[in-house]
Amino acid sequence: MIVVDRRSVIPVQKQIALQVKKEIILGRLREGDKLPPVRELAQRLGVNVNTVLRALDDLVHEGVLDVQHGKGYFVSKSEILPKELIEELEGIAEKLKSSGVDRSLAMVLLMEVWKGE
Amino acid sequence: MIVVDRRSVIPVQKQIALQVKKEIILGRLREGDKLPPVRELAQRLGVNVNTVLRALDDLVHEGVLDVQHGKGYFVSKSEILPKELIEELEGIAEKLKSSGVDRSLAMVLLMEVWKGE
DNA sequence: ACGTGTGTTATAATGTAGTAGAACACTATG
DNA sequence: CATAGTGTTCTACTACATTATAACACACGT
Repeated sequence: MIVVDRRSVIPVQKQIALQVKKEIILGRLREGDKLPPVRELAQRLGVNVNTVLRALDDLVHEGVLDVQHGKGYFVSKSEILPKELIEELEGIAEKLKSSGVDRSLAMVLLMEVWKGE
Repeated sequence: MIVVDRRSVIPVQKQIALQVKKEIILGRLREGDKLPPVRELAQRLGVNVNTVLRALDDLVHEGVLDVQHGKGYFVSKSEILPKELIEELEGIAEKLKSSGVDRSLAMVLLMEVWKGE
């Protein structure tokens, strides 16, 4: 499920791109799957077509999606994340919340711990 | 250590605010500690004074910092996160990286798993 | 050949983060 | 009272994400 948060500091364009990647890595979108038409996506998300377009173009450049003029956007490759990892992440999210850490602070902590790349 | 990433989609202003909170929650900045002068911070981070100012003002409104005109900004409250939680987070960060997940995708996964709030 | 569904491109307008520079105001010290 | 160190406010400017709107181009079934 793709949703954009208008209050977020993260540009809508980037949110869309990341969420599509997320759907793929979670196995909800699989190799060869066709994405909804850009106009439909735009309407569903309440954004302009151009915004959707730029988001998807980024993913094409990354090699995540394939685009065929007149046909649509397709998932070009998909690597699914192990379920255990997701569950582990859920566990730590709960613990962080219990410690009074909010969403954005949790992200900064994750960045802090990321190191490299 | 506070650093701003100019390439990030997250506004510098927000980055600074979040990083100060991070330093506090990690126990590197403690209750009553004085922050460096805004001009010094601005220079160190390579940003404008106004940007630092707006970041710190946000934290004052949140009750994280205290400001005294002519004196400086001070940490008003500090709750330190348990070390085990940080280590756990480091562990999962490693696993995600091994699975080919990059920083921003990791953040989206964390959001996906966050739910509520 | 046409129509419908799709992606593509272009341009102008708006809103907001960030910069730059300057002036102002409070605090402490001698 | 003077000075240095601090935070505060204001205005103008720039860069960029997003919107709005329209026209264009390709694919496919009839």
